[in-house]
Amino acid sequence: MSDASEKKPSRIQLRNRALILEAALDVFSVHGFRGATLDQIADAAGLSKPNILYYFSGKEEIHTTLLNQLMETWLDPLVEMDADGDPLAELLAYVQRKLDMARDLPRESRLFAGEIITGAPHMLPHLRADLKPLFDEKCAVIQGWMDTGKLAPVDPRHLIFSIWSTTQHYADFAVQVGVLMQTDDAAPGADAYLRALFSNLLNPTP
Amino acid sequence: MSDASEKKPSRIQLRNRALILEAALDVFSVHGFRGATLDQIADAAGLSKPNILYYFSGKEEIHTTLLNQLMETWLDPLVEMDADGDPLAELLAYVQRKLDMARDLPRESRLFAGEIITGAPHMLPHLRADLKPLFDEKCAVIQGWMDTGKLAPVDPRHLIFSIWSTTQHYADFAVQVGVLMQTDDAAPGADAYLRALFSNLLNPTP
DNA sequence: TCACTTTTTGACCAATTGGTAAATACACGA
DNA sequence: TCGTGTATTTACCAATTGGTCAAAAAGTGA
Repeated sequence: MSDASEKKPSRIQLRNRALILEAALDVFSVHGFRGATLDQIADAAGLSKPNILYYFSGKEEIHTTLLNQLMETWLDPLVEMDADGDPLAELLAYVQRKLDMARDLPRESRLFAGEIITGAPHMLPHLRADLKPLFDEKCAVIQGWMDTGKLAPVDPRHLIFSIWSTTQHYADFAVQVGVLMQTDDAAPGADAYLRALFSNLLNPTP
Repeated sequence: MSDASEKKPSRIQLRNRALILEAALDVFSVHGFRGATLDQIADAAGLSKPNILYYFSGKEEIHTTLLNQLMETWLDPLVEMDADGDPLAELLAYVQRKLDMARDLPRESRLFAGEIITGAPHMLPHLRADLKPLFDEKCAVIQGWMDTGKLAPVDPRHLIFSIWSTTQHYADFAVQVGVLMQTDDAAPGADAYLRALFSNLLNPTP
């Protein structure tokens, strides 16, 4: 009663909320918000549907919780790009981090992709409030690098788009990549290829 | 009675089937198969739901019809890549065709992306039967170009992946691109950027 | 104009969906 | 061990969904 909001979540609460979010990530990342059902999530979590609604007020709250958690993780690799580091090394390291993320968190990547494809109904505010300022800031950093001749001059915005698209492709289109590569793990080749792609582009003295 | 199958579609049939497919493309490309409803499609087409089921046997048939039509269009730019042309020019022209397609057919791009993200339940056979052989053939062509020293040597498979991802990004993530570029049309910059990206990579004598 | 076919509609299902309410089972500190 | 708040289940809605069917309403050719 000392606090109007919830006091402290019990062990069971913690475990079950995590269970639900984990299951929901599985389901939402494949079927999208509208295509996913509470029954699917309940099954995947090993809980009953009403029990899920005991922990979350509804389907929407589960989805937005997931999206909010994701936003931090998603922006992090770009945040870490250091304006004071070596330009080419910083950018290549950023590519590597994004590629690692596509490998380690493919469901998150697909959840994000699905949300954007459907017009980002739950994420537009986030994009404007969080992503846009960060994007502008890092574009300015890259532009600065180019202005001092440390990188070949290209449009920083399209550069970032191409980093996002090439890396996330391995998560979002994993099925297609799997069919075409026959081997399950496209990882090693992608690494080397993307490093070549972006260092050839950005090297100031070709 | 001369033919057991349908004879010739009437003017009305032709018009309404086109109307339905057009509406369905709008709806499916945004909400995916499971997220889309027949009512939405009916509304968008300006027809009643039972009337739609008069022209198509069900939701699934509309979707697969759309996907089948798409497959041709989708593969076409790659088909046109000519083994006897100038390697670099052929590849850059391919990039340009894909970029034009992302601009002219964004709904088709999103429909395809959505289908792949959800695990390609309706397209896996197509991918294996149509895309895979074409992909292998063109990879061999590119590898041949590289072997004769006319292109810098990189993995042709990842090269194609990166062409697909960078170009389709402008269709699939249009909302995000719009937020970040503030201008509606990212076209001109993307053109020049991608040309630089791929010619720097592929030029045999940097 | 009139018979005949094609197209469209309105009324209706059965299944699925997100969500609720009340009763029940459980955990756990006193 | 007992009582109390926490978890969970059972039994339900009401709305939406994909789809059916028979009747009505256009078209269409003679």
